[in-house]
Amino acid sequence: MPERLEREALAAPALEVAPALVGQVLVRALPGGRRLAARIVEVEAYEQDDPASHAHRGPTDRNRTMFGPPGHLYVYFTYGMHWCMNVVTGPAGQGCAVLLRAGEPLEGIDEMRRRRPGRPVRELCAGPARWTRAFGVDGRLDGADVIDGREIWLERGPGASRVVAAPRVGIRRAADRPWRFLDPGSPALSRPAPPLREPTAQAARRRPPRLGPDATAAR
DNA sequence: CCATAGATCGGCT
DNA sequence: GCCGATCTATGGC
Repeated sequence: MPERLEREALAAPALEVAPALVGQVLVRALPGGRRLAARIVEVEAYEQDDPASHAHRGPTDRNRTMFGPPGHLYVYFTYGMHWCMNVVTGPAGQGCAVLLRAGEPLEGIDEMRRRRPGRPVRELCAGPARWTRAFGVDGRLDGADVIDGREIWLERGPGASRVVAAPRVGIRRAADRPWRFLDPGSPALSRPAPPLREPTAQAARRRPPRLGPDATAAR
């Protein structure tokens, strides 16, 4: 029997919930009943006291859902054409959330591919806006309950053999915070896995630390 | 493979 | 008016 996640698991800071969501499963029941599912392989944490977060300047009409109770979907529109989805975390009133950036398609692949003819399976949900498109998620699902809801919800998944941290993508403020979490073994990431943050002794020998700025970034 | 430009519009300064 | 928690097409190597 598929087991849904519990709301308490999301009632913690986004920074804590984010790595735990990697390896869980997002399920979508389309209007008409078809079921889509993907294993979460890449997410980003956004805290309230976080210059990169929509919640940073307090509640507005757009970000209202972020300030509500945990376990709901915060969906926003950007770049004039894309939808992105987050899972709201933390206590009500807090304004923190986890952006769902990439997933590995598990069920309903034909239905996803119908929306993206000619795409390899690993690319169908590899990117926050690709994923909402594949799953038929838009602003109408803003605020949906991902614990007890019937349109989209979270189930216990197989987990991930590893979860690594990396800088978040596409932001300017607080760009140095390594608040993106991903399964480096997944073929469905939104971009290739970054270099390991803690290099092996062998790698350290090959590329010794330098004095002064190091241009190498984990991307 | 990589880099760059263009799309396209709501939210906020 | 500016600019995004992005993606795709295109053109170069």
